[in-house]
Amino acid sequence: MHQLKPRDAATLPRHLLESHVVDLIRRCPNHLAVRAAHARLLRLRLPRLTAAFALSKLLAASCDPTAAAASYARNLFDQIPEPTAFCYNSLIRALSSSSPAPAADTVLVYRRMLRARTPHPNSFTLAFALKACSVAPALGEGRQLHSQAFRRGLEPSPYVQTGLLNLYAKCEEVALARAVFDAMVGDRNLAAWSAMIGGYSRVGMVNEALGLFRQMQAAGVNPDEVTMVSVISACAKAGALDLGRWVHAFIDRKGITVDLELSTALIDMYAKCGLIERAKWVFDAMVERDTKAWSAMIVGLAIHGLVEDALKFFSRMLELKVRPNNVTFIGVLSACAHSGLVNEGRRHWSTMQALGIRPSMENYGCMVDLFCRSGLLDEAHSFVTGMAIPPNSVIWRTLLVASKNSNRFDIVESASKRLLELEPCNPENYVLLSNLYASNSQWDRVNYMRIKMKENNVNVVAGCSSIEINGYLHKFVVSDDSHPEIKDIRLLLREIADHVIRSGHKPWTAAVLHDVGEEEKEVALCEHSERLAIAYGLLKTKAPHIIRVVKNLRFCPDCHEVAKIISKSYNREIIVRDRVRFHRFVQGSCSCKDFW
DNA sequence: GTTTGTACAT
Repeated sequence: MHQLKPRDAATLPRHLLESHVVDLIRRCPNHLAVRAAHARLLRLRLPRLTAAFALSKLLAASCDPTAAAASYARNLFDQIPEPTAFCYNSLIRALSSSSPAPAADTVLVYRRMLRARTPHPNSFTLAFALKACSVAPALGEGRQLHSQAFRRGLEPSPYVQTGLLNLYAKCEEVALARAVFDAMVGDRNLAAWSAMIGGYSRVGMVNEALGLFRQMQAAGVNPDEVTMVSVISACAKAGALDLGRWVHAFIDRKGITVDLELSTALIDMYAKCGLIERAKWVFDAMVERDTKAWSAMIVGLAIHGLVEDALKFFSRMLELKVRPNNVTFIGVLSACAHSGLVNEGRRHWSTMQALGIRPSMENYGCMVDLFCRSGLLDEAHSFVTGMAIPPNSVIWRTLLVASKNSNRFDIVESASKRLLELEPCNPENYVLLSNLYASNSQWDRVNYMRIKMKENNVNVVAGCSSIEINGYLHKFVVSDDSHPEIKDIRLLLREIADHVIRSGHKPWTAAVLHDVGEEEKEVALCEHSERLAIAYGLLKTKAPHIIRVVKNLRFCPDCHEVAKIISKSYNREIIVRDRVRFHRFVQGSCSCKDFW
């Protein structure tokens, strides 16, 4: 096809002109190219109808994820005299990937379409608009669209259904997602299976995610690399190493492409399941590594307490000109915090500013943690009060816990006040403050907190630990009676208690909330979820099998001591992933060197 | 012109 001239625009028949336009726009790889094509089309002075056609094609080609692209798309749309459904759909699609508030903006366009009466929204409109609500994510707007889909009879479209499913999965509404998924019997496609598995994985319902993955295979649907990312990340969340290894072998066996995203998920999985060497191995095998891959690696090293490696990887990343972002610095700064490297942390904080990265709440959190763990309470406090954004509850809680541990009651006072202002109903705060009062034997205040909790109907997040035995995740909560083998576990706990006494360890009963007798406090400690899970591991496996436990909260200090004793008296290696990092117990000592 | 994916401070 020869280059189009303004002369052709006046002489060529419309269908030929249109095919020229299509050809020109098809070759646009990015937003700049779209603009260049637009400029060329303007110079051609196309006839009115062809010009409108060109605008709608440009609009469809314009979905670059930048704010500039969004306003460009709006501009194009406003120049189209009688926008077709295709035009509305293209605008919505462009906004969903590039607008700062995709859900709200999309709903506005959708309403505008309804007000215009014609054209009618179709399944494309709903699919694109739902996508915008999923990336936001915006449950309210999404539900409005769900009702629209129903009213307009567009619900049966597989694209609309997958869109709805994905919306609910992204909003962590697994029950709603599952309802859509269940209604899709017959036309569950790969995307639907993947979105549902991803939904379970996101909320940590690992057994459900893996169960659905098995069902998917039974249904004869072949998973792709996108599915596997969700399956692997479910294993990572749960710390389910054996399952993760099995899934990795499955990926190799099926010849599923291990691309950038899947490699990153594998690095994350091996790191979070305690095999940092294997994570490095996956990282080294990658042909291309982006910011997320580097960040996953650095964060992985950080949670293993391997600060030197983490910082080495970070320098290598900079040398290779891969741009770090906020998340990378979460890894770098938390590595410093977990090893007490205050000056190193300060240095990297400046590096971050020098690179023009505006600190996120999490980055501030890392610095506060860094100062707190090193006992620099005054520095932590002035850092918090000098933050460029208002500190959130996590920041105040970090400061509160640290100042409580260093008996800095001046800071305790102000931090707890701010914390309760920000989060009057968070159960975590009640527990924290109750513990604070309990450790000072202020039982009237403890009681007051307990009454407040009842009044506000606050339910405490229970400590929960899990251990994987034969491919199944066994979960324990504090004082859990529900496990079928609880009798044997209790017997073993008693035996452990004897070892603990013989080792000369005195239970740190201050960790127990209630104002009960010392003896009952000891019993309460013995029923902590991590201790139940470790005991169950001792019961069900033999040396040299490593006992691997994952806990949702931080390790109880007393249980940490007891784990050391168990590792020695039973000659077993125990690895516990708590909310913050890994603890590896060998022959009576822990890899965290008791620094936490 | 549709749909599914990864790193995140206590």
